[in-house]
Amino acid sequence: MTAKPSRPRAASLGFPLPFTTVDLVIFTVSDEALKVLLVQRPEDKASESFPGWWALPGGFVNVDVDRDLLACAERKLLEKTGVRSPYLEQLGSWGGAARDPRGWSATHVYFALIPSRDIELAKGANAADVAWLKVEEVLANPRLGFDHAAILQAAVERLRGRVEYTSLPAFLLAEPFTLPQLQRIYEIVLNRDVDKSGFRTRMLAAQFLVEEGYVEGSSNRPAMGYRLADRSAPVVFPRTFSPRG
Amino acid sequence: MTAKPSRPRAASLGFPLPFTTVDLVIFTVSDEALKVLLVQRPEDKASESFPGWWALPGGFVNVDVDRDLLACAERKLLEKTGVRSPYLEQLGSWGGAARDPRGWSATHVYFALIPSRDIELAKGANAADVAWLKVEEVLANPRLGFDHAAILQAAVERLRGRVEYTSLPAFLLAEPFTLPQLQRIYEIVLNRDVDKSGFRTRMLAAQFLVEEGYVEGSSNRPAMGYRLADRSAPVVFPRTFSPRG
DNA sequence: GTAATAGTGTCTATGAGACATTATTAC
DNA sequence: GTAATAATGTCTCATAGACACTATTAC
Repeated sequence: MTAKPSRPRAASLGFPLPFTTVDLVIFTVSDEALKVLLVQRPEDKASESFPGWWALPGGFVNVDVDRDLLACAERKLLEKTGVRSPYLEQLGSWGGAARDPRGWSATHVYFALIPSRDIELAKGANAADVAWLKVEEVLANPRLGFDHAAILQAAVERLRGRVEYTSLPAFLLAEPFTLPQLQRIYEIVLNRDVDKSGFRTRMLAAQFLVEEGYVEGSSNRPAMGYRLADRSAPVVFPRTFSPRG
Repeated sequence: MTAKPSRPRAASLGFPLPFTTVDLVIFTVSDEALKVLLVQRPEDKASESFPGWWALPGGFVNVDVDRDLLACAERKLLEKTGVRSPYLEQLGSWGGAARDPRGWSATHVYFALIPSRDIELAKGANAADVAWLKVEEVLANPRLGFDHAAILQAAVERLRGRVEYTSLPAFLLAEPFTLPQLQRIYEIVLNRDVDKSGFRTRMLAAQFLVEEGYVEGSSNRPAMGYRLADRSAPVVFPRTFSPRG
């Protein structure tokens, strides 16, 4: 046995096993901005990698606890946010010799969308070392540990790309929500104005909204409230949004 | 040290490390059909899992050889097909306690498109235990090892989905190719006829083809040959193809 | 000439984008 | 009444889809 205790060789394979982790990119919209949940890694421990740096929430797969990768992601999501079942999909995986100073590792990355109201409701469960940071600011100066800057970049591209032609942003709103609220979410994520008439036509034609009765706003004319007909997956529109069609 | 030799505990973590593998879904079009490369697992060895079953090509990540996951995928692709640089993208990852009888494992799956001519050119490099099977037939009776039936299903859905609104099928043709050839690939993958005039307008408007001079066909009028302006990624069309727009 | 395949032209219906207008609330 | 927001109506223009037509080869 020539390997270090932390990096044992698998005798039947003849080479060491990589570390296996799961990381999460958790988005929400609040204060008119797209935000992502980051955790600050312990400052003092010299044994930890990237001490004091910000990083995506995540960690090692525990084969004694986690039935599969999705269950592991759900466990870590619950630990950090207190939220049980938001929209969650796999983003991809990143693995290699250089991304973690502890050795060859591969991470399976999941992508979550949470309404900001759900975060507030579960506030007690929030860990102390976490913070919601504006995506725009993090990307402008991405001092993240590991390869998490690249992962966040990929997640934002995926989100922005999907927003152009799917109902994905609806998972960022608590139900019931109104069409003007949904339009605002689209505008925040896309960082561009959207025409109201076309937006409404498009959303209603896609048949994924169910009327829930009028919602009393803070003032002015009340708007129709909607909920999603299917919370398991977004709807794909036949065309992309963009102008210059 | 309580673990079996093949499943060592990582002392610093307190639980065993999962196995890490890379698998490939390699598509081509030949004989007017979409085909996938499968390997037959060894019959005789009792130690192997799923002996005699068909499975996707792949295997353990070797941290002494593979710089990262993509390099591992490229290595396995070269070993099985002799092809060096086809279109290759990540499909996703699958991991859990139940998918492999040897224990908790996670596989990183890559998705490749290869022109059938490139396979023929590299024929000498093809391993003996591999076969190109029609996707339609495999899916109709999916007796594949591990969770590879589900993975293949996901890969086909990804391919069919992308074909509706990207130039992805162009990676299934050797250059130079003609527009009628490309249209035929679309029709085979989509399993539906496509209008010639609309197809040509769409492809040429997307600006991803470069004229390479007329190609002498076996007979009749010669067609313009094209190559891709950018072999690194497909082009996204602003609309999906036909259906009841 | 015919057959076969490559490539173009024309018509129509759809619907997105732009923007004007009406509707319903609070005050 | 005014202000503010919600919702609808109207017009135009681009283009996808359908299908007819022309072009260039082999024979």
